[in-house]
Amino acid sequence: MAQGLIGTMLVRAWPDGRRFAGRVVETEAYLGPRDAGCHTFGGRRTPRVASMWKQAGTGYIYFTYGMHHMLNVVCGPATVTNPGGGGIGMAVLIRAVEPIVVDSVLIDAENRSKFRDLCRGPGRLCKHLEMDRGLDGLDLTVGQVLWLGLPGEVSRVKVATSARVGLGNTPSPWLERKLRYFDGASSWVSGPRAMPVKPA
DNA sequence: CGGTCGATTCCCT
DNA sequence: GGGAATCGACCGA
Repeated sequence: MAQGLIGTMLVRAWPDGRRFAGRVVETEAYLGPRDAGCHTFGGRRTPRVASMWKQAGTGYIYFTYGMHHMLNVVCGPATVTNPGGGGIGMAVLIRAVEPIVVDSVLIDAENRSKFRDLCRGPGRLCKHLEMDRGLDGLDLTVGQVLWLGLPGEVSRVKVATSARVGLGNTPSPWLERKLRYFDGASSWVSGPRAMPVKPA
């Protein structure tokens, strides 16, 4: 799922008519109650993480470091008894987006570099798209305020993997798993420049 | 360029 | 009371 989100379009629309659209280039998977790096670790169901237990396609936005918000897409496999999927405390963090439409203006590839840092990193992404806890729990399949659109040229994307970024120092096999996914050819990904790159 | 460090507030223990 | 799925400023090379 985290891998599948690479290349999809993230769209934000404001009441005044302004729009942003960008291509998702970096994600991280958080696999649920058994994942030591996940907010639902141990089956936790506090008010803050309530959205993580909703159906697949729900947005989970939380606040951290006293100043930053982060955007996640709730996911989880669909089953016969759970057709829509989700409900198991699993989500994908969106870490970086390549800006395509900024302030309702289509950005040419040649001018794209001016916006290099706009959505590079989960904190900056939320800051520039003005996403906070007020948008937590939104259905991201509804094209109204914030939503995911169709993928761009996904077939061209070579997805690379690495360990997740910014988790604590506590040694755990979970924290070393290669659950970060990014477009290996993109110059829009976040994190330390020299994050290990491995083919997916 | 890479490393270090302070900012700042919410949430759970 | 302590830590947090980060960022940007600042430093030295």
